[in-house]
Amino acid sequence: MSNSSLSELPVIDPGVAPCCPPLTSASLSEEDAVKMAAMFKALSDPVRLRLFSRVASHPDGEACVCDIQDVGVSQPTVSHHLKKLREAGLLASERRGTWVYYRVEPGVLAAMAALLAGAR
Amino acid sequence: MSNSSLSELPVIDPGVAPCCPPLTSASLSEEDAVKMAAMFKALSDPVRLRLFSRVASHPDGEACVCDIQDVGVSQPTVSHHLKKLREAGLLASERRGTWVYYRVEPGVLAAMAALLAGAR
DNA sequence: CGTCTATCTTGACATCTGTCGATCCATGCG
DNA sequence: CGCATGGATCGACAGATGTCAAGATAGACG
Repeated sequence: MSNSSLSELPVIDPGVAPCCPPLTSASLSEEDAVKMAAMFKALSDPVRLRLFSRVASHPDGEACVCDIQDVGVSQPTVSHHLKKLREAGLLASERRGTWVYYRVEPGVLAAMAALLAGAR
Repeated sequence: MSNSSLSELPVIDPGVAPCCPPLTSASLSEEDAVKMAAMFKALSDPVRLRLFSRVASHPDGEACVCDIQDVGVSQPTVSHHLKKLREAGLLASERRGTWVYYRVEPGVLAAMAALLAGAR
């Protein structure tokens, strides 16, 4: 996995256009359920959710690992979780010099929000 | 698209309504992360997500187990997943005579959607 | 080149999770 | 009461997951 550039990832293709209609309006197909469940799973760990929120709320839209890695677990564990978020298509990473920067993959949040929208 | 729920206030507040600001505007506290991660985790399994969507999209707002249990796994497994969704506060169940009906716990979907809102 | 720092990868381990068969409980019916 | 049916619980088991220590890689800098 000598992946030349950390920024090219499409393990999961963010065909994250409108994936599916809201949960309240139609039941999911098995295929869509697998796709969306993978995204929810990426956010289903407190450490991962915090890492993601730190990236998402960072002023410049991107955050260096060094800025967000203080979440109470070891550095390898942080790296492991960031990798999971990358593989799920939620984050993209790019190395610039000494540091690696993460940013939220556009569209994914919108797809998830759309699925949950329409709550009464 | 549903107009903002400003005019419709959930009567029953399961304690999850105004959990946290959107992920894009502030980073989560550890406490909030644990709470929200538990909800995402409940939806992080394809079978569970399908069961949930079947309940959420059911005409009357509730569904009998007998109506939704055809998702490709055994009956005990369905029951197991419904229990998880109950424990996560996403579904409520009620027995009426022979059958047990599940409905979406109000407010929870809105809380999750709010967390993901603001995506660009 | 050597070394320092930032980050990722590997390997190991305990725990959690999804699944099923078997069994149990509750309700309705004859 | 006895039995059938919808649904929950129990026990077991393979596989996934979160975690860390240790080692590997990549760039910066002298």
